[in-house]
Amino acid sequence: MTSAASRKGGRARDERLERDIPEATIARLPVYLRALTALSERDVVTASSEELATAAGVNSAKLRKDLSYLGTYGTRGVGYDVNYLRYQIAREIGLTQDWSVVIVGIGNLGHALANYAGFASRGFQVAGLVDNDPARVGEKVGDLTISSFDDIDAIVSNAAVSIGVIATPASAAQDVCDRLVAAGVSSVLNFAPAVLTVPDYVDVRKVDLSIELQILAYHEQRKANGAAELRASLA
Amino acid sequence: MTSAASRKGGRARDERLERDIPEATIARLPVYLRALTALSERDVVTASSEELATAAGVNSAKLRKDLSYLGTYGTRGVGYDVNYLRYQIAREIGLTQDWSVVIVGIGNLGHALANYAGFASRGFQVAGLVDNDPARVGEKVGDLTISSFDDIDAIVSNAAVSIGVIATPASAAQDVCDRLVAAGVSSVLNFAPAVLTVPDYVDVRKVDLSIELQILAYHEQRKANGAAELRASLA
DNA sequence: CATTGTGAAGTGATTCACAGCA
DNA sequence: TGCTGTGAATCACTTCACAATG
Repeated sequence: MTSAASRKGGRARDERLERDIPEATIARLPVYLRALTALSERDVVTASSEELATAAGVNSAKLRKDLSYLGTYGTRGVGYDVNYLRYQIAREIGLTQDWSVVIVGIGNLGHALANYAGFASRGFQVAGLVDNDPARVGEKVGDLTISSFDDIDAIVSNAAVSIGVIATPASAAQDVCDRLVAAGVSSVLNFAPAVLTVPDYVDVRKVDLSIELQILAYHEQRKANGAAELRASLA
Repeated sequence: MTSAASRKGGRARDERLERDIPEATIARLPVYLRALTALSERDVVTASSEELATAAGVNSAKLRKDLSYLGTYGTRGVGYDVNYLRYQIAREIGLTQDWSVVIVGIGNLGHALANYAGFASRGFQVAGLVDNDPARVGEKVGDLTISSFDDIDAIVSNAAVSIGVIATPASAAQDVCDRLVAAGVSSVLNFAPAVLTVPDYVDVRKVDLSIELQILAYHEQRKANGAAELRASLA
């Protein structure tokens, strides 16, 4: 999905073995990181794959396989050093550096995102808020001021923003996305219910609230049907 | 993941062939539905798998395979009738009926969710807003009033709520989840950065904003490293 | 004859099960 | 001895490629 595909070995750097980590594993690393942080806060020094897996909500075989893509950070017969592993995962994900993000579309959701504490605490700094509506430009949200659409370029280049968050209505999403990409953003988190077209080198991830509910509805319906069928077969 | 597993044939109902649709397909049905709705609004009557796939952001083979799990709703040489297919997918997902949801935790995100138009338009009705903070109870959000924690049972049973949305801090999430389940909810959409433990019959889906950003950060880092490596190898 | 529907092949992710090591 | 790290087996999803057909 993300254009991880290519990467014809630029002459595999000897020791730095440039592992190719499966996408599914990458998606779980942040979960492991969170579990490790929780353990660390409870002053747990060492954890087995079983304990870690439970804390992260996966099974231990999967966790061990996932970690094996990063390197061999465990100790046989003992487990993993919580803080050491935590650092290694953070480094792998790229959280040992700070990332600047810009949020476009400061409606209800944009407000919530701008105030979301979970960003700052993980090294994501909101470098700018942008909205199309002149009535909103100038408004304060936390300690940031909403800028106009036309300031996107300045914000992105001044703060070295590489990640853009789109929280506009669907109708504006593609246009906003094009502008972000033109300004130099190369990763996009899209909350608008729209399919975005981007150049190959840009990564897009989508979060769609109503899709999640629809998936749940499907399963609810099946449960209900199953129950009804069961009742019928008993009658 | 979702407990779709079991279902030992309750005596396969002859014609109603009770297809077992892959989870990955189910997750895309809402996307197809959205694309079809957009086409329908532009008065497009018929669409080929190629056109539909483009609108949905997938390839046509995948779209055809997905649709084949639902039944044979296309016409060879022609394509799909937009409105007919739209109805069939809506029915399959369970959107021909209404669903009641309750939202717990009315902070920034809870507010945004309570006001989110995309719910109502797809048959999801917000039957109640609940918050733990006495200062917030009684507050109006749209045309709903925030209720106290203790009203969860009444809300769930009065409105036949089957889906609960958790938008609380992580520390409260498991407790809230337990109460929702005790009240009769059997699907949960969890926005709190916490792993939830639920009985088998309950489905949980998770949306985690900071995880999405972390996945993007990983890919950003790789792009940056790749570029640096390339520069180095040229030097 | 353009386009669907689908077996078969291909790819990727998960789970098993155990050898290897602290 | 207890737990990690990992090949091999399995399972799930995607893509290919083409026969079936309105």
